[in-house]
Amino acid sequence: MKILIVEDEAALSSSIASYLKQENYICETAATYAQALEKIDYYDYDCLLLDISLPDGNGLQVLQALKQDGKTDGVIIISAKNSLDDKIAGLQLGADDYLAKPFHLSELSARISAVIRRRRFHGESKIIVNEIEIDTAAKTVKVSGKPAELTRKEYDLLLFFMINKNRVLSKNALAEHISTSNDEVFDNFDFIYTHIKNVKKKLAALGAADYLNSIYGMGYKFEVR
Amino acid sequence: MKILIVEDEAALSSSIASYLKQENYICETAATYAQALEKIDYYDYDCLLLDISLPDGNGLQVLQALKQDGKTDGVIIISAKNSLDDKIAGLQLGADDYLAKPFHLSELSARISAVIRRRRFHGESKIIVNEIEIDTAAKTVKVSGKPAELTRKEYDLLLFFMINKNRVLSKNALAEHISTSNDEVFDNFDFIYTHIKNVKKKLAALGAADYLNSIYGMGYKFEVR
DNA sequence: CTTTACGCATGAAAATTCTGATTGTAGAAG
DNA sequence: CTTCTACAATCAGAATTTTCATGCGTAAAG
Repeated sequence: MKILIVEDEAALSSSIASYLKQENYICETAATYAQALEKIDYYDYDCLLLDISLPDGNGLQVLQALKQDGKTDGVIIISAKNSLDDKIAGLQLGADDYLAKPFHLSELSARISAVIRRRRFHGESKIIVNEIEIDTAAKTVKVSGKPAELTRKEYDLLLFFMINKNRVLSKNALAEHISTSNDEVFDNFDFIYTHIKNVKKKLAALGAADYLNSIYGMGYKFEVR
Repeated sequence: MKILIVEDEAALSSSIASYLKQENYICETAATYAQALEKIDYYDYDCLLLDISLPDGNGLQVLQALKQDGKTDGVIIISAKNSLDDKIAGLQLGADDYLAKPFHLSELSARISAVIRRRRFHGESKIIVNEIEIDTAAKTVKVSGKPAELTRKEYDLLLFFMINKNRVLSKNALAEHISTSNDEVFDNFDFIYTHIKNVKKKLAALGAADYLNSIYGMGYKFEVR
């Protein structure tokens, strides 16, 4: 799961990022609204942490802009001032949640997890496709009831595939979704082949073959018949 | 379990702390309301002991502020004056309990235990998983009836695991739940390995092996099959 | 039909990251 | 003052992730 942190205080931003990274989230940061909007355009984040008062504008306006594009889903507002007005305004503009500074990182983490569960799993903590079952709370994968031992990247990959079943995902999109690097490096995404191979192998070993298929020149698809 | 003691009299504060520490609680203290609010913002304590009259303000106002954030759960008011008005006001503002000075520390301890039981264990005082049994009232751990001698941190760790059985808990979450200093939260969580190792060792010595497993790159899980 | 270019599959090895035992330190207990 | 205990930092080994080299499959052009 990928999170964009919009926050100008570098110290706070990086401590949030390092905490969330340990929680297995992939984080990117933006110090200005301009930067944030650019990144949002380029990528659909699973959750957006939005500081409401940055040097280059007002976060509520950003939220307003996002609302017009129907992109307010997954937004958690972070505000220095615990003002009820801001809270109401933010939630009216479609934000999912509101957190006043200072907050505890575990609190933030819990809110993020709730937002993502609501948004990506329709409130469920399990995602099931035929004989394959992912329990996002336990972070386990089962095939026909038998546990599959996936590594973190493999787990993330399979989860992403199952959320986007029957859709072609490009190699780049997959690699980006999995990659921990904050930088936009278009270096070498070949490692994705290895991970896909490993996921396929582990699924096949438990009798769930033929789910992951390559579409030549396009990418991959998790196919459910 | 983590308790915040808000009390300006250093002698009382420290004697409460040392008593509760013996009861296996992790204690932090605040001598002013300003300090208290700051700490509360950063951490969700299991119980909050709130002296109602400190030099820098009135505890009821603090309670009022907490109520707006929905954080009055787990509050026990401590008051010098055994005034019925204060008591009613406090309980109306969402405090869980009220204790007039002077009080016996054992009385306080009993109230704390009741508040936590209500709040964290849905009124139960024992947590039992197969042959492992934690009695949160006696603060003892038994494996197949035989007592296990755990240190404070080990006890807290195991309890946290058992409350969250079959869920992967990140090193962050574990360390935060156990550590006393909020300041070094982002530093180094490696010490958690030591505690986990010790818990595993002590459980294994009594025949309860294979409960605590590390999930590489994700965290730890207390697994019940 | 053959050639060619490019995407994909695979295995192995290098690089990186994570884990848990060892060791060190401070503070409490005796 | 010594011993013991809880806690914190370090470090080597283990597991994972990434890179790389190689060969195969596919699709389009000659």
